[in-house]
Amino acid sequence: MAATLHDVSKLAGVSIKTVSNVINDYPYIRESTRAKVLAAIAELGYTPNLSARNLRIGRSNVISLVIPELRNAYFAELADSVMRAASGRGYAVLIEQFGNTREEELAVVRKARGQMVDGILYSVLTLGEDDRELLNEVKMPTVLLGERIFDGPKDHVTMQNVEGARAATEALLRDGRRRIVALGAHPGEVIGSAGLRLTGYREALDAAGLPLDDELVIPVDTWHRADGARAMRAFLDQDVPFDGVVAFNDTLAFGALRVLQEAGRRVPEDVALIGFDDIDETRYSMPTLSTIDPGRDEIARRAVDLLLRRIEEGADTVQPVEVAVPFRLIERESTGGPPDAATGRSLPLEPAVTH
Amino acid sequence: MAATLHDVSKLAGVSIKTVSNVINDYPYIRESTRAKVLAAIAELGYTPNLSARNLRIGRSNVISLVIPELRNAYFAELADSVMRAASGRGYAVLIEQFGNTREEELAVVRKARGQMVDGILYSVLTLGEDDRELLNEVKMPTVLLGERIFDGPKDHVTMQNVEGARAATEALLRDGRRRIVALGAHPGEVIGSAGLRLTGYREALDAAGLPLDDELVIPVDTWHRADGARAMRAFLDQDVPFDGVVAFNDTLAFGALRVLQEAGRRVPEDVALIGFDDIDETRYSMPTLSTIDPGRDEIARRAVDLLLRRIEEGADTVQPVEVAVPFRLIERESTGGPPDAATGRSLPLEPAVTH
DNA sequence: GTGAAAGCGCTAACAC
DNA sequence: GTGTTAGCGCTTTCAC
Repeated sequence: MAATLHDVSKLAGVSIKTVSNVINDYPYIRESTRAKVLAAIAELGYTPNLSARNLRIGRSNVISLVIPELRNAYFAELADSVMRAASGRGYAVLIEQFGNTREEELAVVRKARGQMVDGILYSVLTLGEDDRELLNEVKMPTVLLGERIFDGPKDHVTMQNVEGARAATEALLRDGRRRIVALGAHPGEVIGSAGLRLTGYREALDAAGLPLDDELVIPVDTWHRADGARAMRAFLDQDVPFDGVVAFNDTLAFGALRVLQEAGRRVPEDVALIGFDDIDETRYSMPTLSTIDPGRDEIARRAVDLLLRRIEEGADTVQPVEVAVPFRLIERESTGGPPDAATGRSLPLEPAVTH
Repeated sequence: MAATLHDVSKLAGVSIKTVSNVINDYPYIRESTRAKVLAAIAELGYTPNLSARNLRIGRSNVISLVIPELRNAYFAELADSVMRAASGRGYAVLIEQFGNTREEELAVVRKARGQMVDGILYSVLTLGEDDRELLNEVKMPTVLLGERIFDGPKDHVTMQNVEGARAATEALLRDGRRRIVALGAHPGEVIGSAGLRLTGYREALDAAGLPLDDELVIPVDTWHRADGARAMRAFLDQDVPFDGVVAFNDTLAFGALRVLQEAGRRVPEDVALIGFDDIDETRYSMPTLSTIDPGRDEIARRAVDLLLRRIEEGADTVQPVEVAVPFRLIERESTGGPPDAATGRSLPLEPAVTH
């Protein structure tokens, strides 16, 4: 059995309170006492029981991050950013993935790890307006990441899906592309990432006076590499002419890129390609991938800030906040740009990590 | 303030024990009582305070996973696998990253999140034999992942670094390559991944009767894409002839691939390239990347099994176990193989996820 | 089947 | 500066 405060206090010949004081850096302790206590702690290999401490003080200094799946590079990089932001402020992060189904997502939100965490960062995937009730029931401090689908009861940090997708599409239009594929649609969806990005795509076409051609909107189930590859292969089989692709995330774009290259289409000469997310891989692919940087790092930082404010100030009084983080269009080789417009170098020598 | 068992029991008009019984699915409760309690729970929005429960029962059903960084696809995929294995058994996972420095690694191991987790899965990066003492001091159930560097006090699940790297090198030798670069060495290291993989490379050369040419061993700081690119560019500048590259992980390989292609070297015609890790990207790159599948998924499963056994059986009696998970050589286009030998298809349509 | 009460290890009033 | 003690919310004997 692990040593307790009590054991330490006995060994050191002081009271339990004194030991607690030493551990919690209470200032006014005689040096000799402190030394005795420290020695006893070392001898017993004592570590405080955090469950007990958490119970007592009512907090755990752990937040949870609820995401679809870590396997997806965007979420892995997001998780990394969140963890850095959180650990800088003394919080650990417990990650829960729910995969890509609505049922699992609902299940995770419903249980939401009880009180063992102080707050939740929740990256919404499929929930929509109809689920607002459910979110109301989550009493714990919660910050929503992802879509701006709730005018709702929670703080919300979002990327600019519509604007980003529009900028991506416009970049291709500017380059003279006229038959631009939208890769990654979720038919019928309006409010999720896929719906919003499709809206941005549509807006860009509208503004350019181009009609929306349904043949050019390619639906997929999920946003994995395999989906991008499969969908692009099926699309090529249909022999529909096209000269550009706006993929709704980078992973889809890479799946499609492989199939395009296999089929002998040159990127960007025959087909200009742009993704969304700015994952690390985009800077080193052949060609490097143009993309929308959604501001992942800032999203993480802002979200953690908001969440900790709710936690630490118990700020239930404050109105829910909505933050839309700015995006950046990054033009690289896949749309005829330089290898990496972000660094302006032939090929970036440092990973684009900014913390 | 959140509702407690007490509040629920008052509202339901039963004792605290009865409520507890309902929550914990204790069998013999009158249906009418159960219904009353459930109604009260719903009305109050009660959720059990896990800190209190954990304190009482002495466990949290949380394990921590200590890794260098999530940003690295190998670890993201490993974390994903670990989380699936753990959640199947009712455990959540708290991830701690320590980056790529020895100091941070030591710091994380030293604190090891106190008793708030029931056990630790620790992916060793730089610690070596000299740090055995430190690990001895970690009282909590711990399973080591990664290198087989301790004959030591902890269970250990490892990939076959030497054998895998040897198989990778032999694949190139079999293909007639004679000037094979080893990309990713850590000079002076014997016992970490880099050291072991270099040993495998050397063994393969030895067995083929080829001398080791120091010029062909390329050191890097870390194993990111940027390092692979930077190192390969510097190497090309030296004009040392070569016809194959064994990269010590896939990410390095992709960084190098980009630079090779930029320089007009054809892969695999001019240079055969093989990586290590079998991350998802390897199946969709152009060319698809040959690699060593280290058995990530099985590593995760075995490690979780071992850890939970230690936790649940309190099995300090059992001798520490060492498990070496089998690897697979996967030959794809970058060494002149088919697009994806794993599926045998032109391009895999499903992600290679097996759970 | 249900209730009363002890106690998990800690923090923080409060006394001295 | 240090000791005493109550109690955080839960589980779990042990009565009844």
